[in-house]
Amino acid sequence: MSTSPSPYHHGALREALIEAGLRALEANHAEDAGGTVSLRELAREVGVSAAAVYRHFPNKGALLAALGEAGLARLGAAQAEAMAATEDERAGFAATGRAYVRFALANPALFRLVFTHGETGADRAGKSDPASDLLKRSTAALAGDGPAAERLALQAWSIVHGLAMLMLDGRLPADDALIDRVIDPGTLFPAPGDRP
Amino acid sequence: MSTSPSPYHHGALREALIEAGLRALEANHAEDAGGTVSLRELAREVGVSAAAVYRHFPNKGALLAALGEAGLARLGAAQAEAMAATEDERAGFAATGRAYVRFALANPALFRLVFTHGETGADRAGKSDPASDLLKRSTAALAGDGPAAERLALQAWSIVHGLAMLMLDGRLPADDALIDRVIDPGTLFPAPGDRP
DNA sequence: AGCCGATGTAAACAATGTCAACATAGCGCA
DNA sequence: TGCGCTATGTTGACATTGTTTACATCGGCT
Repeated sequence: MSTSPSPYHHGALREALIEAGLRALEANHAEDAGGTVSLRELAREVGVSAAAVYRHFPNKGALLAALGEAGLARLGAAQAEAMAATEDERAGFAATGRAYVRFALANPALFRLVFTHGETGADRAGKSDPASDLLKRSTAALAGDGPAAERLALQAWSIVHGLAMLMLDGRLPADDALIDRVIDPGTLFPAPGDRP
Repeated sequence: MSTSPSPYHHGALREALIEAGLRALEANHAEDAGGTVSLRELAREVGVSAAAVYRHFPNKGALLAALGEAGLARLGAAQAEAMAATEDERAGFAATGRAYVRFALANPALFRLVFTHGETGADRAGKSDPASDLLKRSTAALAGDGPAAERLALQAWSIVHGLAMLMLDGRLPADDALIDRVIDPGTLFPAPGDRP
Protein backbone atom coordinates (compact mmCIF):
# COMPACT_ATOMS: atom_id res chain seq x y z
CA MET A 1 0.00 0.00 0.00
CA SER A 2 2.63 2.42 0.99
CA THR A 3 4.64 1.94 -2.20
CA SER A 4 2.76 1.22 -5.38
CA PRO A 5 4.56 -1.16 -7.74
CA SER A 6 5.12 0.98 -10.83
CA PRO A 7 2.92 4.01 -10.99
CA TYR A 8 3.91 5.76 -14.14
CA HIS A 9 1.98 8.64 -12.77
CA HIS A 10 3.03 9.25 -9.25
CA GLY A 11 -0.15 10.86 -8.11
CA ALA A 12 1.17 13.15 -5.44
CA LEU A 13 4.58 14.15 -6.70
CA ARG A 14 4.40 17.67 -5.39
CA GLU A 15 3.76 16.65 -1.82
CA ALA A 16 6.27 13.80 -2.05
CA LEU A 17 8.95 16.19 -3.27
CA ILE A 18 8.32 18.60 -0.44
CA GLU A 19 8.40 15.83 2.12
CA ALA A 20 11.64 14.49 0.69
CA GLY A 21 13.02 17.99 0.65
CA LEU A 22 12.25 18.60 4.29
CA ARG A 23 13.77 15.25 5.17
CA ALA A 24 16.91 16.06 3.21
CA LEU A 25 17.21 19.43 4.91
CA GLU A 26 16.98 17.83 8.32
CA ALA A 27 19.72 15.39 7.36
CA ASN A 28 21.78 18.44 6.44
CA HIS A 29 22.68 18.72 10.09
CA ALA A 30 25.52 21.14 9.44
CA GLU A 31 27.68 18.26 8.32
CA ASP A 32 28.76 19.31 4.87
CA ALA A 33 28.75 22.80 3.47
CA GLY A 34 26.25 24.15 1.02
CA GLY A 35 23.18 23.85 3.14
CA THR A 36 21.02 23.52 0.08
CA VAL A 37 19.59 20.50 -1.68
CA SER A 38 19.90 19.07 -5.17
CA LEU A 39 16.85 18.93 -7.40
CA ARG A 40 18.07 15.73 -9.03
CA GLU A 41 18.69 14.08 -5.70
CA LEU A 42 15.19 14.87 -4.55
CA ALA A 43 13.79 13.41 -7.74
CA ARG A 44 15.89 10.28 -7.22
CA GLU A 45 14.67 9.98 -3.65
CA VAL A 46 11.08 10.07 -4.76
CA GLY A 47 11.80 7.66 -7.60
CA VAL A 48 11.10 9.95 -10.47
CA SER A 49 13.08 11.54 -13.27
CA ALA A 50 14.58 14.97 -12.79
CA ALA A 51 12.50 16.53 -15.51
CA ALA A 52 9.29 15.42 -13.84
CA VAL A 53 9.88 18.04 -11.19
CA TYR A 54 9.24 20.71 -13.81
CA ARG A 55 5.62 19.61 -14.13
CA HIS A 56 5.04 20.89 -10.61
CA PHE A 57 7.54 23.70 -10.16
CA PRO A 58 8.72 26.18 -12.79
CA ASN A 59 12.29 25.87 -11.53
CA LYS A 60 14.41 24.88 -8.59
CA GLY A 61 13.83 28.17 -6.85
CA ALA A 62 10.10 27.54 -6.73
CA LEU A 63 10.70 24.17 -5.11
CA LEU A 64 12.93 25.75 -2.52
CA ALA A 65 10.35 28.45 -1.95
CA ALA A 66 7.75 25.80 -1.24
CA LEU A 67 10.11 24.19 1.24
CA GLY A 68 10.69 27.57 2.80
CA GLU A 69 6.96 28.05 3.16
CA ALA A 70 6.70 24.76 5.01
CA GLY A 71 9.63 25.76 7.18
CA LEU A 72 8.00 29.04 8.08
CA ALA A 73 4.91 27.18 9.21
CA ARG A 74 7.00 24.94 11.44
CA LEU A 75 8.80 27.92 12.90
CA GLY A 76 5.50 29.55 13.72
CA ALA A 77 4.24 26.37 15.32
CA ALA A 78 7.34 26.09 17.49
CA GLN A 79 6.89 29.65 18.64
CA ALA A 80 3.21 29.22 19.36
CA GLU A 81 3.97 26.16 21.42
CA ALA A 82 6.54 28.05 23.45
CA MET A 83 4.13 30.89 23.95
CA ALA A 84 1.35 28.59 25.13
CA ALA A 85 3.59 27.18 27.85
CA THR A 86 3.94 30.54 29.58
CA GLU A 87 1.79 32.51 31.96
CA ASP A 88 1.86 36.21 31.29
CA GLU A 89 2.44 37.99 28.00
CA ARG A 90 5.79 39.32 29.08
CA ALA A 91 7.29 35.90 29.70
CA GLY A 92 5.66 34.64 26.54
CA PHE A 93 7.34 37.34 24.51
CA ALA A 94 10.77 36.22 25.62
CA ALA A 95 9.81 32.58 25.20
CA THR A 96 8.86 33.02 21.56
CA GLY A 97 12.17 34.73 21.01
CA ARG A 98 14.09 31.85 22.51
CA ALA A 99 11.99 29.41 20.49
CA TYR A 100 12.95 31.31 17.34
CA VAL A 101 16.65 30.88 17.98
CA ARG A 102 16.35 27.30 19.13
CA PHE A 103 14.40 26.42 16.03
CA ALA A 104 17.16 27.88 13.91
CA LEU A 105 19.79 25.86 15.74
CA ALA A 106 17.73 22.68 15.50
CA ASN A 107 16.95 23.10 11.79
CA PRO A 108 19.80 25.13 10.33
CA ALA A 109 19.31 24.37 6.66
CA LEU A 110 15.55 24.77 6.78
CA PHE A 111 15.78 28.00 8.72
CA ARG A 112 18.19 29.45 6.19
CA LEU A 113 15.92 28.41 3.35
CA VAL A 114 12.98 30.21 4.89
CA PHE A 115 14.76 33.52 4.59
CA THR A 116 16.91 32.96 1.55
CA HIS A 117 14.13 31.70 -0.71
CA GLY A 118 11.05 33.36 0.65
CA GLU A 119 8.68 35.51 -1.31
CA THR A 120 10.39 38.83 -1.12
CA GLY A 121 8.74 42.01 0.04
CA ALA A 122 5.97 43.07 -2.28
CA ASP A 123 5.13 39.49 -3.32
CA ARG A 124 3.97 38.68 0.18
CA ALA A 125 2.09 41.89 0.84
CA GLY A 126 -1.08 41.00 2.67
CA LYS A 127 -0.21 37.37 3.17
CA SER A 128 0.35 36.64 6.82
CA ASP A 129 2.46 33.89 8.29
CA PRO A 130 1.97 32.55 11.82
CA ALA A 131 5.37 33.74 12.99
CA SER A 132 4.80 37.37 12.05
CA ASP A 133 1.29 37.29 13.40
CA LEU A 134 2.48 36.07 16.73
CA LEU A 135 5.05 38.82 16.90
CA LYS A 136 2.48 41.46 16.11
CA ARG A 137 0.05 40.13 18.69
CA SER A 138 2.73 39.95 21.35
CA THR A 139 3.98 43.46 20.88
CA ALA A 140 0.45 44.78 20.73
CA ALA A 141 -0.37 43.14 24.03
CA LEU A 142 2.74 44.64 25.58
CA ALA A 143 2.88 48.10 24.10
CA GLY A 144 -0.38 48.80 22.38
CA ASP A 145 -0.36 49.41 18.66
CA GLY A 146 1.37 52.74 18.36
CA PRO A 147 4.76 53.39 16.80
CA ALA A 148 6.40 52.29 20.04
CA ALA A 149 4.97 48.79 19.65
CA GLU A 150 6.04 48.71 16.04
CA ARG A 151 9.55 49.61 16.98
CA LEU A 152 9.56 47.00 19.68
CA ALA A 153 8.53 44.39 17.14
CA LEU A 154 11.28 45.42 14.75
CA GLN A 155 13.92 45.38 17.44
CA ALA A 156 12.78 42.06 18.83
CA TRP A 157 12.76 40.41 15.42
CA SER A 158 16.15 41.86 14.58
CA ILE A 159 17.83 40.79 17.79
CA VAL A 160 16.45 37.30 17.62
CA HIS A 161 17.19 36.84 13.94
CA GLY A 162 20.67 38.26 14.29
CA LEU A 163 21.49 36.00 17.19
CA ALA A 164 20.25 32.97 15.28
CA MET A 165 22.29 33.86 12.21
CA LEU A 166 25.48 34.61 14.09
CA MET A 167 25.20 31.27 15.86
CA LEU A 168 24.44 29.37 12.67
CA ASP A 169 27.43 30.97 10.99
CA GLY A 170 29.69 30.07 13.88
CA ARG A 171 30.42 33.64 14.90
CA LEU A 172 28.86 33.05 18.28
CA PRO A 173 28.81 29.76 20.19
CA ALA A 174 25.49 27.95 19.80
CA ASP A 175 25.10 27.98 23.52
CA ASP A 176 21.75 27.79 25.26
CA ALA A 177 22.93 29.97 28.12
CA LEU A 178 24.03 32.59 25.63
CA ILE A 179 20.53 32.69 24.19
CA ASP A 180 19.07 33.40 27.61
CA ARG A 181 21.61 36.11 28.23
CA VAL A 182 20.90 37.96 24.98
CA ILE A 183 17.15 37.53 25.04
CA ASP A 184 16.51 39.43 28.20
CA PRO A 185 12.97 40.69 28.66
CA GLY A 186 14.22 43.64 30.66
CA THR A 187 16.23 45.10 27.83
CA LEU A 188 13.75 45.80 25.07
CA PHE A 189 10.70 45.99 27.26
CA PRO A 190 11.59 47.04 30.79
CA ALA A 191 9.10 45.83 33.35
CA PRO A 192 7.21 48.50 35.26
CA GLY A 193 9.60 48.81 38.18
CA ASP A 194 12.82 47.56 36.54
CA ARG A 195 14.32 51.02 36.52
CA PRO A 196 12.34 52.92 39.12
CA MET B 1 52.44 48.20 -18.97
CA SER B 2 49.14 47.39 -17.40
CA THR B 3 48.59 44.22 -19.39
CA SER B 4 51.60 42.15 -20.30
CA PRO B 5 51.38 40.40 -23.67
CA SER B 6 51.52 36.72 -22.74
CA PRO B 7 52.87 36.05 -19.29
CA TYR B 8 52.74 32.32 -18.95
CA HIS B 9 53.27 32.94 -15.31
CA HIS B 10 50.89 35.55 -14.12
CA GLY B 11 52.98 36.75 -11.21
CA ALA B 12 50.26 37.88 -8.89
CA LEU B 13 47.42 35.51 -9.56
CA ARG B 14 46.26 35.36 -5.98
CA GLU B 15 45.79 39.10 -5.65
CA ALA B 16 44.29 39.32 -9.13
CA LEU B 17 41.74 36.63 -8.27
CA ILE B 18 40.72 38.39 -5.10
CA GLU B 19 40.38 41.70 -6.89
CA ALA B 20 38.30 40.10 -9.62
CA GLY B 21 36.24 38.38 -6.97
CA LEU B 22 35.48 41.58 -5.14
CA ARG B 23 34.60 43.24 -8.42
CA ALA B 24 32.26 40.40 -9.35
CA LEU B 25 30.57 40.54 -5.97
CA GLU B 26 29.96 44.25 -6.36
CA ALA B 27 28.43 43.65 -9.77
CA ASN B 28 26.13 41.16 -8.04
CA HIS B 29 23.99 44.10 -7.05
CA ALA B 30 21.03 41.93 -6.10
CA GLU B 31 20.21 41.44 -9.76
CA ASP B 32 20.22 37.69 -10.15
CA ALA B 33 19.93 35.10 -7.42
CA GLY B 34 22.74 33.03 -6.05
CA GLY B 35 24.84 35.79 -4.63
CA THR B 36 27.96 33.74 -5.03
CA VAL B 37 30.59 33.67 -7.72
CA SER B 38 31.92 31.04 -10.09
CA LEU B 39 35.51 29.92 -9.78
CA ARG B 40 35.79 29.38 -13.52
CA GLU B 41 34.37 32.79 -14.27
CA LEU B 42 36.91 34.41 -12.02
CA ALA B 43 39.70 32.50 -13.74
CA ARG B 44 38.36 33.59 -17.12
CA GLU B 45 38.19 37.19 -15.94
CA VAL B 46 41.82 37.11 -14.91
CA GLY B 47 42.78 35.34 -18.13
CA VAL B 48 43.95 32.10 -16.65
CA SER B 49 42.81 28.50 -16.73
CA ALA B 50 40.47 27.24 -14.04
CA ALA B 51 42.99 24.76 -12.71
CA ALA B 52 45.52 27.51 -12.08
CA VAL B 53 43.38 28.69 -9.20
CA TYR B 54 44.29 25.52 -7.35
CA ARG B 55 47.94 26.60 -7.16
CA HIS B 56 46.85 29.35 -4.79
CA PHE B 57 43.76 28.00 -3.06
CA PRO B 58 43.07 24.42 -2.01
CA ASN B 59 39.47 24.74 -3.16
CA LYS B 60 36.73 27.20 -3.95
CA GLY B 61 35.83 27.60 -0.31
CA ALA B 62 39.28 28.92 0.48
CA LEU B 63 38.96 31.49 -2.29
CA LEU B 64 35.63 32.61 -0.93
CA ALA B 65 37.10 32.73 2.56
CA ALA B 66 39.82 35.05 1.31
CA LEU B 67 37.17 37.25 -0.26
CA GLY B 68 35.29 37.19 3.02
CA GLU B 69 38.40 38.27 4.85
CA ALA B 70 38.75 41.24 2.55
CA GLY B 71 35.10 42.04 3.04
CA LEU B 72 35.45 41.97 6.79
CA ALA B 73 38.28 44.47 6.55
CA ARG B 74 36.13 46.79 4.47
CA LEU B 75 33.27 46.48 6.90
CA GLY B 76 35.55 47.39 9.76
CA ALA B 77 36.89 50.35 7.83
CA ALA B 78 33.38 51.61 7.13
CA GLN B 79 32.51 51.37 10.79
CA ALA B 80 35.68 53.07 11.93
CA GLU B 81 35.00 55.90 9.53
CA ALA B 82 31.51 56.34 10.89
CA MET B 83 32.80 56.28 14.43
CA ALA B 84 35.45 58.90 13.70
CA ALA B 85 32.79 61.31 12.45
CA THR B 86 31.04 61.45 15.82
CA GLU B 87 31.66 63.32 19.03
CA ASP B 88 30.91 61.26 22.09
CA GLU B 89 31.12 57.50 22.53
CA ARG B 90 27.40 57.12 22.81
CA ALA B 91 26.66 58.64 19.43
CA GLY B 92 29.57 56.72 17.98
CA PHE B 93 28.13 53.45 19.17
CA ALA B 94 24.91 54.02 17.27
CA ALA B 95 26.83 55.32 14.27
CA THR B 96 28.88 52.15 13.94
CA GLY B 97 25.68 50.17 14.12
CA ARG B 98 24.13 52.15 11.31
CA ALA B 99 27.32 51.82 9.30
CA TYR B 100 27.13 48.05 9.73
CA VAL B 101 23.67 47.87 8.22
CA ARG B 102 24.41 50.38 5.48
CA PHE B 103 27.49 48.43 4.49
CA ALA B 104 25.40 45.30 4.19
CA LEU B 105 22.87 47.06 1.99
CA ALA B 106 25.59 48.59 -0.17
CA ASN B 107 27.51 45.33 -0.59
CA PRO B 108 24.96 42.54 -0.23
CA ALA B 109 26.91 39.68 -1.78
CA LEU B 110 30.16 40.58 -0.07
CA PHE B 111 28.46 41.00 3.29
CA ARG B 112 26.88 37.59 2.99
CA LEU B 113 30.18 36.04 2.06
CA VAL B 114 31.84 37.45 5.16
CA PHE B 115 29.54 35.45 7.37
CA THR B 116 28.84 32.43 5.24
CA HIS B 117 32.46 31.61 4.45
CA GLY B 118 34.32 32.95 7.41
CA GLU B 119 36.64 31.01 9.63
CA THR B 120 34.22 29.45 12.04
CA GLY B 121 34.54 29.63 15.79
CA ALA B 122 37.63 27.88 17.06
CA ASP B 123 39.60 28.55 13.87
CA ARG B 124 39.59 32.26 14.55
CA ALA B 125 40.27 32.05 18.27
CA GLY B 126 42.65 34.81 19.14
CA LYS B 127 42.56 36.45 15.74
CA SER B 128 40.92 39.84 15.93
CA ASP B 129 39.17 41.67 13.14
CA PRO B 130 38.66 45.44 13.16
CA ALA B 131 34.89 45.15 13.35
CA SER B 132 34.85 43.06 16.51
CA ASP B 133 37.57 45.16 18.08
CA LEU B 134 35.57 48.29 17.53
CA LEU B 135 32.54 46.70 19.12
CA LYS B 136 34.50 45.62 22.16
CA ARG B 137 36.08 49.05 22.57
CA SER B 138 32.74 50.80 22.25
CA THR B 139 30.94 48.70 24.79
CA ALA B 140 33.85 48.92 27.19
CA ALA B 141 33.81 52.69 26.98
CA LEU B 142 30.08 52.72 27.66
CA ALA B 143 29.65 50.02 30.25
CA GLY B 144 33.03 49.03 31.54
CA ASP B 145 34.20 45.49 30.98
CA GLY B 146 31.93 43.50 33.22
CA PRO B 147 29.27 41.04 32.13
CA ALA B 148 26.91 43.93 31.51
CA ALA B 149 29.20 45.28 28.82
CA GLU B 150 29.55 41.85 27.32
CA ARG B 151 25.82 41.46 27.11
CA LEU B 152 25.49 44.88 25.58
CA ALA B 153 27.97 43.88 22.90
CA LEU B 154 26.09 40.68 22.12
CA GLN B 155 22.77 42.44 21.93
CA ALA B 156 24.11 45.23 19.79
CA TRP B 157 25.75 42.86 17.35
CA SER B 158 22.65 40.70 17.17
CA ILE B 159 20.25 43.55 16.55
CA VAL B 160 22.41 45.10 13.89
CA HIS B 161 23.17 41.83 12.16
CA GLY B 162 19.58 40.73 12.27
CA LEU B 163 18.34 43.98 10.82
CA ALA B 164 20.89 43.77 8.01
CA MET B 165 19.94 40.20 7.18
CA LEU B 166 16.20 40.80 7.24
CA MET B 167 16.65 43.73 4.90
CA LEU B 168 18.93 41.82 2.56
CA ASP B 169 16.44 38.97 2.42
CA GLY B 170 13.60 41.32 1.65
CA ARG B 171 11.70 40.66 4.86
CA LEU B 172 12.05 44.29 5.86
CA PRO B 173 12.21 47.25 3.49
CA ALA B 174 15.79 48.43 2.98
CA ASP B 175 14.80 51.81 4.23
CA ASP B 176 17.23 54.28 5.76
CA ALA B 177 14.61 55.66 8.09
CA LEU B 178 13.86 52.18 9.31
CA ILE B 179 17.51 51.71 10.24
CA ASP B 180 17.40 54.82 12.37
CA ARG B 181 14.24 53.69 14.06
CA VAL B 182 15.60 50.28 15.01
CA ILE B 183 19.06 51.42 16.00
CA ASP B 184 18.05 53.64 18.83
CA PRO B 185 20.77 54.42 21.36
CA GLY B 186 18.21 54.76 24.11
CA THR B 187 17.04 51.18 23.87
CA LEU B 188 20.09 49.08 24.57
CA PHE B 189 22.01 51.69 26.45
CA PRO B 190 19.72 54.23 28.08
CA ALA B 191 21.40 57.56 28.65
CA PRO B 192 21.79 58.67 32.25
CA GLY B 193 18.56 60.56 32.57
CA ASP B 194 16.50 58.79 29.90
CA ARG B 195 14.42 56.98 32.48
CA PRO B 196 14.95 58.97 35.67
C1' DA C 1 74.67 25.44 -18.95
C1' DG C 2 71.49 22.69 -16.68
C1' DC C 3 68.25 21.23 -13.46
C1' DC C 4 64.30 21.85 -10.43
C1' DG C 5 60.52 23.76 -8.11
C1' DA C 6 56.89 26.97 -8.75
C1' DT C 7 53.33 28.00 -11.62
C1' DG C 8 50.61 27.49 -15.48
C1' DT C 9 47.63 24.53 -19.33
C1' DA C 10 44.67 20.92 -21.37
C1' DA C 11 41.68 17.24 -21.01
C1' DA C 12 38.70 14.63 -18.51
C1' DC C 13 35.02 13.40 -14.84
C1' DA C 14 31.02 13.52 -12.25
C1' DA C 15 27.28 16.34 -10.96
C1' DT C 16 23.91 19.92 -11.58
C1' DG C 17 19.80 22.80 -13.56
C1' DT C 18 17.14 23.01 -17.59
C1' DC C 19 14.92 22.11 -22.02
C1' DA C 20 12.94 19.60 -26.12
C1' DA C 21 10.94 15.56 -28.02
C1' DC C 22 8.52 11.59 -27.03
C1' DA C 23 5.51 8.06 -24.06
C1' DT C 24 1.77 6.79 -21.20
C1' DA C 25 -2.23 6.81 -18.43
C1' DG C 26 -6.69 8.06 -17.28
C1' DC C 27 -10.78 10.99 -17.97
C1' DG C 28 -14.60 12.97 -20.71
C1' DC C 29 -17.25 12.72 -24.59
C1' DA C 30 -18.95 10.82 -29.29
C1' DT D 1 -17.64 1.24 -26.15
C1' DG D 2 -13.97 3.40 -28.23
C1' DC D 3 -11.36 7.73 -29.19
C1' DG D 4 -8.73 11.45 -28.31
C1' DC D 5 -7.07 15.10 -25.23
C1' DT D 6 -4.56 16.66 -21.44
C1' DA D 7 -1.89 15.94 -17.40
C1' DT D 8 2.00 13.85 -16.08
C1' DG D 9 6.15 11.13 -16.78
C1' DT D 10 10.69 9.57 -19.37
C1' DT D 11 14.91 9.87 -22.20
C1' DG D 12 18.48 12.32 -23.93
C1' DA D 13 20.93 16.29 -24.63
C1' DC D 14 23.29 20.82 -23.45
C1' DA D 15 25.89 24.14 -20.96
C1' DT D 16 28.06 24.97 -16.68
C1' DT D 17 30.42 24.00 -12.46
C1' DG D 18 34.17 22.20 -9.09
C1' DT D 19 38.01 19.23 -9.13
C1' DT D 20 41.84 16.04 -10.49
C1' DT D 21 45.57 14.19 -13.36
C1' DA D 22 49.12 14.46 -16.55
C1' DC D 23 51.90 17.50 -19.02
C1' DA D 24 54.28 22.28 -20.26
C1' DT D 25 56.94 26.28 -19.24
C1' DC D 26 59.34 29.74 -16.90
C1' DG D 27 62.85 31.59 -13.69
C1' DG D 28 66.27 31.20 -10.19
C1' DC D 29 70.22 28.31 -8.17
C1' DT D 30 74.41 25.78 -8.31
